Amino acid sequence: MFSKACKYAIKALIYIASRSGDGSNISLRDIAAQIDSPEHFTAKIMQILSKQGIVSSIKGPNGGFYIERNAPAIPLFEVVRAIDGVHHLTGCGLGLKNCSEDQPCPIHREFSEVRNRLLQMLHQSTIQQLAGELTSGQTVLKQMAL
Amino acid sequence: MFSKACKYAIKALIYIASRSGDGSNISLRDIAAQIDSPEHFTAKIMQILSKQGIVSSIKGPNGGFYIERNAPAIPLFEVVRAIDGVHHLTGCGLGLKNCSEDQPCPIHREFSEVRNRLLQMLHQSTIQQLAGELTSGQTVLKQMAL
DNA sequence: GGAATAAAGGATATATTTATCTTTAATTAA
DNA sequence: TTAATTAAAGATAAATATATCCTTTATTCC
Ligand code: FES
Ligand code: FES
Repeated sequence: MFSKACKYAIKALIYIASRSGDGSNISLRDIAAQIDSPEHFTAKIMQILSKQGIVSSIKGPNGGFYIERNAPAIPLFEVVRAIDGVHHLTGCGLGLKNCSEDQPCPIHREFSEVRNRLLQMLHQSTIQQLAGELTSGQTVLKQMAL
Repeated sequence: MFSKACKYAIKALIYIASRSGDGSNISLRDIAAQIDSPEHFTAKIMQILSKQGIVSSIKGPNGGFYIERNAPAIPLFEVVRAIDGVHHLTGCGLGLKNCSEDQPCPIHREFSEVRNRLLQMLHQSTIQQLAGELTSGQTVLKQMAL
């Protein structure tokens, strides 16, 4: 559904949002440890998110990543778009050049219904809201051994 | 959503179902031409589908692939499972080892709702039904230039 | 200014997916 | 029986995604 890079991006942002806002910066090492991701690969992803203005960063000691507490809400859609692009969210499920009602592929009707649900969900859910649920302990970013 | 291999598989099967049943066999070359896919790569996919018993094949002149007209309906789910496996249809959207209500990831609630829709759609839609809509001209397997 | 810290950037390596090419086996028809 | 046809199988190549390593730049603290 989402690439690994995109999964890391979503988890990283939720973690950052849950921890920042009080002026503290979250280091890459901390992020990678908390979301259980390869540190250097995560760095690449953070660079993309940073360039796109989705997250802010500061270099040097006590530096790291942060999201302003009063920053506008970040819909999941923005994150997926930044990392995976929109084609797989809007394109034809069977790979036709254009998804259209005009020349629909065999699964167009059924698929587009599901896809619209997904898009709706990605637009409605925000990093900040999900971060809140993480903070309150309702959700987790990694699982302890069974 | 689906791998290219899986998209080719679905299109190939729908095409075969729409053309076979009268005892005729559909050649690989014909399939690749009709669904606009690389022939040799498509061959690999057909081999998997054949081994899994999802499609039948005959070698030699006039040989090719076919689906019995009175064969049991093939849900899309079977095809996706054969090619892409089930993990991406049942696993956690953020990549946690287990998707569970017990230790849910931040998007579990929202994601699992969408995922269930997708699963429902994959179980309900069958190759044969979609082949019928293709035959009646309601849908297409490739698009003509704009 | 110098040492330490942490992100940014570039280069490389590994794994996986997608695609192509060649050979083999089965079947048909002449 | 021979030639032609077609799927099966194996080997290789190309493209992409994932992961790691090394260097550079900005910042802080002493
Ligand atoms: S044309 Fe394939 S999903 Fe719309
Ligand atoms: S735990 Fe992540 S989708 Fe269920």
